[in-house]
Amino acid sequence: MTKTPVKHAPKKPDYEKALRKAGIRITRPRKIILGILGETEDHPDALEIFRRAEQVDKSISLSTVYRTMKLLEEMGAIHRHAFEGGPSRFEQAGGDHHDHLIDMDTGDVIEFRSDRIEQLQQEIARQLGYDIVHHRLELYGRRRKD
Amino acid sequence: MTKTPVKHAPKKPDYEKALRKAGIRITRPRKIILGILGETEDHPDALEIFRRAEQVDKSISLSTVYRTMKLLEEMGAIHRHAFEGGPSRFEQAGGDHHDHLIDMDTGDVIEFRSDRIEQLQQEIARQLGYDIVHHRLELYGRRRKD
DNA sequence: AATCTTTTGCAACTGAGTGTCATCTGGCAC
DNA sequence: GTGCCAGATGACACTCAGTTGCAAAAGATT
Ligand SMILES: [Zn+2]
Ligand SMILES: [Zn+2]
Ligand SMILES: [Zn+2]
Ligand SMILES: [Zn+2]
Repeated sequence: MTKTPVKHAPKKPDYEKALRKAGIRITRPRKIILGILGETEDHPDALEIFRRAEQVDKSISLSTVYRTMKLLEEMGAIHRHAFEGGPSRFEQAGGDHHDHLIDMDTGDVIEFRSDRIEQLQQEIARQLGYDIVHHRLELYGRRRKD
Repeated sequence: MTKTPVKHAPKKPDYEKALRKAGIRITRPRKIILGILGETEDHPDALEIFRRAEQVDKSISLSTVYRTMKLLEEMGAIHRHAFEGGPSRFEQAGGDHHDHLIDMDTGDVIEFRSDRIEQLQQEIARQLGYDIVHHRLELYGRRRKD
């Protein structure tokens, strides 16, 4: 059984090259946003990414952030999460698959992975006659005070 | 291991009584909405509930549907789901817990339940120092064409 | 540098849901 | 049954996340 907080590997997939290959231009805003996503360890939403991007270039617009997030998602370069009805939150793809436990008091997001659960999901889908394209497992909880 | 499509038991929890006991008035719109939720087998969103309610009473307003859904959710009488960033979809509580597989082509929602997965979730949370308050497991897939 | 797209910033728009408020009504008292 | 009134309703203004239309700007290619 595997079940550990997931450490983000120091992955650095070359998304600029991937974009270029897909015939998509490497513009200044895109470079900045990719930089932010590559560095962060958390799961920021579009507004937070926008705020961080502003530090680098005051002229970036929020719509460009939204557009870029959609583009990167379609390319498979990032994952979009919609925790508990809040705004979408993003993280770079390319690391190992993991699911999330959300601390209901602090909002912290803890990553974990259970190969056993992943496997059971496959079995369930197969028995129901489906192939899983993707899935979402979120645990919402509070620190156990003993 | 339990893992079967969940059949909705012919449950009929008496929510009107529960509402009354909580000092909440049984109004015409609420009766209608409870009736819709008690009869449906699917996971309609607020707009769909509104449309079905209109068939019964043309004067019902969409805001009342939203308000009622929030009220019922707070009472624990219904569950709210937010599949894939879409609008909230609802179902009556009171049946057995289950999770959902969403057919990406048709939008159909198939219910299933795996006690093994439920148990593994508990273990994971415990090891991370958390108590699970609730969780969400959604499989997104396509019918396997063999 | 000139050209041809693609992308950008801005602002106007959409969709889901909430807040405000004058009016209405369910539940109880008589 | 009638009267009362806090709680609920419908209408509509508003918020919030995200999208879209468009003229201007900036990549890529020559
Ligand atoms: Zn997973
Ligand atoms: Zn993550
Ligand atoms: Zn479950
Ligand atoms: Zn269900």
